[in-house]
Amino acid sequence: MTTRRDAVHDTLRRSEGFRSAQDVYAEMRSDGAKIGLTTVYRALQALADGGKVDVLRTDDGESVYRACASGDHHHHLVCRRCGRTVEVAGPDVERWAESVGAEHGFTEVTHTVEVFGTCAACSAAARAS
Amino acid sequence: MTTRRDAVHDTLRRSEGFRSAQDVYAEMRSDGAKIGLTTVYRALQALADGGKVDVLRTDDGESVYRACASGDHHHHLVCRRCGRTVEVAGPDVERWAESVGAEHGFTEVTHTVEVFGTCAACSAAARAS
DNA sequence: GGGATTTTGACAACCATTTTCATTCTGGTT
DNA sequence: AACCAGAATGAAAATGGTTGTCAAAATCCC
Repeated sequence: MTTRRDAVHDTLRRSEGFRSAQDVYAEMRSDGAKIGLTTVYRALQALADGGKVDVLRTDDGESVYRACASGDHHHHLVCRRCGRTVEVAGPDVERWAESVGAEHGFTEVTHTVEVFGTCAACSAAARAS
Repeated sequence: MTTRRDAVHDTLRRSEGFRSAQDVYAEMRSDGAKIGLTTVYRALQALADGGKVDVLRTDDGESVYRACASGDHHHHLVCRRCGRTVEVAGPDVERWAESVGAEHGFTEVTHTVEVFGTCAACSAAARAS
């Protein structure tokens, strides 16, 4: 039954940026939800497999998840300070990856592209300090 | 004392693709080298910090390293079967990332781009089987 | 040589993630 | 309402890559 899974999905939807499984778990617990860590992991994995959420790895190896607006292929522009995320499309990049692969005889070409930066609000805050 | 570090660097240079710390350690040991796992990790980290080797994360969260030919900024086309890696440049991608960031008010924009595929040799082998 | 400093590595600690497995739901059936 | 098979749940234990600890060994400096 998908009650738990939906709860996880909802929690994710309420977040601005990418959240780790442990984050989601902690937040749900502090909201009074009765759920186990294992279930959160399982739900997140199922959602990711079904393409309902996007996954990426932080520099320290943690998996972080995000409920994205579009189910289409897209990439992310992530603020490295506050985690705020903008979904971006890059048709040029798709084409580039495909042609680079073909050029070297590679087939079944896929790619990962993520862009990081400091968002306007955060760089303003940094200047102020 | 860069003896150990150099040994690690050399081992890496002998490899075609990306290797994990544990891989490097195992290979050095089987070559008769007297080195500890801790030291391999430290050497790899130092080399990565110094820009001497490139790092990326596999899907299962392992860090993998590679001694790259150029110290310049570049990306990788990696065979998902045999790990063979081709270094590729993508001026268009650099520009795209930069402009996408600027468009949304982000500063200090960086990006990660990796392309995966099945190389000619591996797809031939797959067809043969 | 002798002491200060750095490097090394065996081992223990960490910590996110998985696995295990017994218990609790769920829905369907009689 | 009782029953049951199969899926879902979660507490606790296992896993495994990576990092910390700390004493021994190598190296440097005077």
